[in-house]
Amino acid sequence: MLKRVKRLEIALYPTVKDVARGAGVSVGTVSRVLAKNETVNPAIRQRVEEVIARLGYRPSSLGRNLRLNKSDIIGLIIPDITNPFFAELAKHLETLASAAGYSVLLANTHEDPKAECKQVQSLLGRVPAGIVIAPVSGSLVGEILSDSLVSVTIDRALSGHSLVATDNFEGGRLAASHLLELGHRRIGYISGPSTTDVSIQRLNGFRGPIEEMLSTRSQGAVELTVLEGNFDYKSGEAIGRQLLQADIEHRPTAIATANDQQAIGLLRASRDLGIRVPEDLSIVGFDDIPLASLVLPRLTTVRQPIEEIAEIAVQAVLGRGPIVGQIKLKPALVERDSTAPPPVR
Amino acid sequence: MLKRVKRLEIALYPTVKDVARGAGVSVGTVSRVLAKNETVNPAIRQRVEEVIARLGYRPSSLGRNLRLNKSDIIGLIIPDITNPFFAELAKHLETLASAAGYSVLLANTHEDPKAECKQVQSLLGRVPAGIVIAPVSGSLVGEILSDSLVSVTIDRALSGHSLVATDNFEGGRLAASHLLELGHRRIGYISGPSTTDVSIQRLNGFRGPIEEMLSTRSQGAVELTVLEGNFDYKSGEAIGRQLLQADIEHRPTAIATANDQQAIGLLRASRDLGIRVPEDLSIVGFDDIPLASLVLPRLTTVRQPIEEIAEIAVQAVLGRGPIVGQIKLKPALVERDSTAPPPVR
DNA sequence: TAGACTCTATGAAACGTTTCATCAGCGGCT
DNA sequence: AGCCGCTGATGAAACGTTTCATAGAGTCTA
Repeated sequence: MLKRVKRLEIALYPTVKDVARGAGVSVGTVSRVLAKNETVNPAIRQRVEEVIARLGYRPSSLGRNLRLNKSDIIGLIIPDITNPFFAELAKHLETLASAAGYSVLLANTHEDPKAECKQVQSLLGRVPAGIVIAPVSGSLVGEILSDSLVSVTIDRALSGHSLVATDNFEGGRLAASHLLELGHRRIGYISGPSTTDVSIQRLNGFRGPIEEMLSTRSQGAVELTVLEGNFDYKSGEAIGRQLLQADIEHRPTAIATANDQQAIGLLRASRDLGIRVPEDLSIVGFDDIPLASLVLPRLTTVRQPIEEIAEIAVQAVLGRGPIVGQIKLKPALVERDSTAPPPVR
Repeated sequence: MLKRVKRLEIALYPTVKDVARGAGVSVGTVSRVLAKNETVNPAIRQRVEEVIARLGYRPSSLGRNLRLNKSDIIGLIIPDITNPFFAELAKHLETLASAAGYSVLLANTHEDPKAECKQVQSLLGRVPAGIVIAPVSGSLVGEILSDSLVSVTIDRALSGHSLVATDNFEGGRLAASHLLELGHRRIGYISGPSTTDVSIQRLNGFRGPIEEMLSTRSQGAVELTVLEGNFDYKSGEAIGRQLLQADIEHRPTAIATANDQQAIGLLRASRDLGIRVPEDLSIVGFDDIPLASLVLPRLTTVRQPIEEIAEIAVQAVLGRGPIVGQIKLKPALVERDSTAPPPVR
């Protein structure tokens, strides 16, 4: 019988076994040295630490994760990292996770339910410490995720799941109130896809103050024109053009959008049409991405507390601060230069 | 002696052992069923597959990775995911990696060498299939990375490492040639931090055509003013102001920047100062981020082949297409609306 | 019919870690 | 001296997978 030959390889990485041998102790002891708070003889501790330094030993997550049956990975599943809102979120999430000793695995769904499903499946195979997901509309993962492990949805809801998000309804209200207070009465709204709850909530919120004004006072009519688009620059530009085509008597004096990218697209459309912002047209965005304060004019927008969302999401998946149901964070109106009273005529 | 009690837990996930028991075969057989191309009795294969479906078994990467001593993770270490260039890169990288069955781990260094070092250490503990890194200037990780595993640097070089990046020197040349051909002779340049090789290469490339013109022809002088900034909007705005403060006789008629964000900041500064682009001032950016074609005027810029960079990087770390030394990809000038001949006076 | 050969399933080992029951050594107390 | 209790190190088991040498059952050939 041939003894199976030990694979003769250059030691890729030293293992805990090598350290143990080098220090003349057992692997258990090395392990206890690594788990800082364990009781271990100072002399031995030092010897072990020396060997660790000498060999350049670095514990492998592979063995550790298998033993603990849990990895130190947090999965972040979002539609698209190039969307500044999600990029910002990813940055904060990663910073927080990293500080807590976890790493972030990034997956883009490109708004495709099937891709999302595949991504989630693959992620589950990694037994992640947690999953933070902004599910696509029509998501199929509710079932899969529900009975498995700590997951939290952000931004967009998934029925039966924990959610931490901005209070989009309130955000919509803020935008509308601001425009009404400035005196606008012919108002346009560029919404997101009506399949996403985010869009619907923002729009419904936006409608609120307008309807209230219509019903309680008699200050004359308020006109609201709503057109549906996508959450990107292009859509804002195209839909904006459509809204602004009407002659000056009927064209809105203010337009709110469902996110800042649309607003920036709209800004461009109005420039192309020779419509001045804010003199002829007021614009309110949503999100307050970094770019919002850099375009000209600087954009008035509804700020989402991205950092706070990231923070709560991390806390939630890491088990401190168990999240119950839905947490809705208060948005804030950031007044900049893109809104003003309507032109007098 | 007390027999150690088997931990009584609700089965979190079924394992290959459960499947084997359910199908009345050995775990080895189940494994072979999963490794599609193995030779296995069709009847048994079907039986096993049924059980897998029934139990909802999903193989665990944890065990797999440990056994293979290699994880299916690609580490992506970049300065800042909110930088549109890196976001774009991350998106493409993730898409490609995902298609090849790998996942992307995201880490931001925030341009801090120590943070970077920590991130790399932690990543190495995961035995990643590869590392794609855009090292910070003054990076400490060269040593650590060199003898370990498949890594490739992107965008910025690390001495002694493989690199895939845009030919920044050539990119600088393109920008300068374009401005000279349009007839500009008083030119400004907003560079990135002089500590990064990217900045230096772009600037050196930019200087090339100008010096050639100075030496070979006698078309009169060309003036070049260079100021150093950071790779962000704010810096472009601030440095831009500085460059544009001079009176109209001495102020540059064209300014090139080291990236698009600076260019967009510069755009804003010139608007604030009442300087029209491109009539009074031509601007050339670098990168061609999506936003470049959305600002007004649309930005003339040097396009980096981001997608190609991502593709080559993935190929390299996954072992197909071994990368040797440095790969420099050709940039391309994208002419849009922010450049024009200088104002006649 | 025996031997050779093919085909396919099995069982065990191994990956690197953590944990836990056990055990050795030792000092203090009666 | 004998016993107890404490401190701290040890060795083995376990996590879920893959791989590989081997075994066993057929099949074909001489």
